[in-house]
Amino acid sequence: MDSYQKYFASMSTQRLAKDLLGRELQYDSKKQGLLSGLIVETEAYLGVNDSASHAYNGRKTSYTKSLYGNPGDLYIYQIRSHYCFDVVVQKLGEPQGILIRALEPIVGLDTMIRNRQMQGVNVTNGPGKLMQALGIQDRQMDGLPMSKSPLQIDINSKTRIPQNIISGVRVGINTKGSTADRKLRFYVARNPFVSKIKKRDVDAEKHGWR
DNA sequence: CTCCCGATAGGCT
DNA sequence: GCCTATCGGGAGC
Repeated sequence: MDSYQKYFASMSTQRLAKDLLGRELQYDSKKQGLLSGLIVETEAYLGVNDSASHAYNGRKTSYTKSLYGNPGDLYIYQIRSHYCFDVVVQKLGEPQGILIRALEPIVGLDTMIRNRQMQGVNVTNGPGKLMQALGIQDRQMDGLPMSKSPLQIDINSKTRIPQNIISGVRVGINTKGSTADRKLRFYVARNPFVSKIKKRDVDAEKHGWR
């Protein structure tokens, strides 16, 4: 069992989703060099009993099978024409995951701007946007354990500590489901790179970090 | 700044 | 055909 498996099985999915805020997501692609950013927004998906989950009711197909892998595996999928990614969490057979929804760029901002053809917060303030910013536009890494993947999260240290964490209803899910109104979205309060937040909620000085 | 809507790819039944 | 955990532009405030 590698250190990612340990970490992503060490607490509940909700707690992990909060614990990832302020950690650094790094993508070491050979082509573009190192790209990285702070995780500022996540969502928890609670598996077979969660009507918003791709694994709802135990749904398991060749497309969603990575959700059933080991903690720390990558689940990369497409929605419309956009790619998104989850980290698989909890123990073997529990198809739960955490969607990484937004980043605050740290390393390689020029490359991300070029990949996105956009500037400012629009470079990484959404799950599809951050994947495009990183230059990931296929499912090649789907199912890879993070330990063997060029896409990794620094689980040994937190680069920044959120001043305050807001929880809310998840974005874009079927509102009729039984779990639709659960507050499983978590983000760094006042950070400008959080998706769909109002400008007046942004802290221009500290970006919501301690 | 907010709300609304059309475009878009791929897998499932 | 249907569904989906999105995005960006444009109208209207």
